[in-house]
Amino acid sequence: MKLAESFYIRRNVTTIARQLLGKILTTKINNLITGGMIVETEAYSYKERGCHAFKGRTQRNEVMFEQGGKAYVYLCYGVHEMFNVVTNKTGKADAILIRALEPVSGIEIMQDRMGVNSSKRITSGPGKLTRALGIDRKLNGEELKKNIIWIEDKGIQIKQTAIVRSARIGIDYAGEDALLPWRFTIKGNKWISK
DNA sequence: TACGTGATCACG
DNA sequence: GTGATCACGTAA
Repeated sequence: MKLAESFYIRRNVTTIARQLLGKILTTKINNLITGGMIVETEAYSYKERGCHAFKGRTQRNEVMFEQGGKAYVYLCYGVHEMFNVVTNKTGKADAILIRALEPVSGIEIMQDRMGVNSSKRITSGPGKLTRALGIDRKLNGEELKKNIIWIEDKGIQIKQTAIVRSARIGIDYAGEDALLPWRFTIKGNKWISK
């Protein structure tokens, strides 16, 4: 069952980031279905320096200021498309970066998109999973309740004791906010990014 | 450890 | 307009 709109709003972004672990992210692009279980997330809030929305609204981060339940997709280092889930109410620009998936659906399609013959590590990183699932900036602002990109709850429960908190990756520019333990992973899962 | 890659943003 | 920077991935 797709996550309800209420899942994405009126709750702490860190709570939502934790609860996204074990949920299934799926895309239907060019009529091809691909998807995987979320095993690594990072929370970002407009209140802290790690977040694209910290300094206010810009052309790139505009969708972050909209109501939760949409995709925020941007290009990183000129090469990698990055997929985030927008959360919180209109004007409260929170988002969660999806950093790694465990492949579930359309594994051959994902291998083709990655140009490899094995499923090994095809979705273990934020730039890789978007490529495997066919996600790019055309999906920026897309509503997750529609049938192009969505997140489902298939009843998989991740115990609190199986969740690891750590500092977020690659945001040294955020100063002391880079130390916030806002990265969530499923303990021992082999699909976590390196 | 180094660097490709091109959009973005803060300057003026 | 311009230049530094960047929520990565791969090669070495």
